[in-house]
Amino acid sequence: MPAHRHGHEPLASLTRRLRGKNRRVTGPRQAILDLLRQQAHPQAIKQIHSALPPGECDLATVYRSIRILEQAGMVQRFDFGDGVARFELIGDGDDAHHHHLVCTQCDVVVEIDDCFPAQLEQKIARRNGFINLTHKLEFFGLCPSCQPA
Amino acid sequence: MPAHRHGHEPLASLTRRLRGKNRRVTGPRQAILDLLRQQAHPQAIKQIHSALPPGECDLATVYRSIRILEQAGMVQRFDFGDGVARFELIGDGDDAHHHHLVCTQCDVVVEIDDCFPAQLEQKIARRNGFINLTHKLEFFGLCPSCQPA
DNA sequence: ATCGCTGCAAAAATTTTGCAGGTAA
DNA sequence: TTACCTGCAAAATTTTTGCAGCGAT
Repeated sequence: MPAHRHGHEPLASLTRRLRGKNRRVTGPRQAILDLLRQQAHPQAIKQIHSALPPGECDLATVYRSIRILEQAGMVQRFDFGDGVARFELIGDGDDAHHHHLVCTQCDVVVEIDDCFPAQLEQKIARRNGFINLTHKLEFFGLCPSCQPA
Repeated sequence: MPAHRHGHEPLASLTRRLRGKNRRVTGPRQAILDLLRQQAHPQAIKQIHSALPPGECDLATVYRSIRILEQAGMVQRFDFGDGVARFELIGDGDDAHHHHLVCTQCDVVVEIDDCFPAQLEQKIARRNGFINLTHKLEFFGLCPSCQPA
């Protein structure tokens, strides 16, 4: 199983990590973590907020909490090019770096384990005099269900 | 010279293309096209607007024009992961598809000609039953000027 | 008992839309 | 002439911030 299939880290472990970062474990934060824990794919802020029980967590708190979690390295931001940021939990010890394949029609998301070839990335770095290269990479296409017969 | 170095297509050629798409050539549109023509790298809406002579073009018109140009296939949208969409002119007959290398400190941008290996992309498509794959790919790192001595 | 966190509300920032007049073709 | 386009202003979104009270530690 790929390292980023994080869905089974217990909530208790997540809150422990948060506490370890000198952050308080509160109701809204547990709710957000538990929600992300059960989602296989990146979630938008509004998705997170509306998936939570009404009154469980203010929208502003979702914004603030996601930022905290991102700074704590527990959540990763993804961009599918539609202007809406989406967030995914990073499992403890996971290699956070991975990519997605998104259906342009139905928006279904598949996690991808392939990555941009490291040696080619190195070559790009060297050629341009850059160091510490990383990249963002997302794939788009038509999923099986959306393909014309 | 890479196909996407579009900076030298004359304004007249651009307006001709626009007219060919059944769109009118107006003052604001010429101003935007001429600006993008002189920019080597993707520009944000606000950048475009504030770079134009005051009163030359309303902000709402920039939004509307960029959308028109995007629909006409004359402009390409890029996402550097900071939530701000940026737009770059597509030269006539250019292969629009390319990527960037962005300095995480000073935001300098370098255009990259390397691409994700086609055969690996094909493999990802096949493995997941997807067709018509494309991708978005941007690199980030520390440029020569921003590297510690 | 702290001091961080939350809800609520207001503000700020971003993007879209309605409309009446102007203009490219 | 006829649509398309524009500026202006208002509205709709999205995100951030101030503040007083609450609560995790």
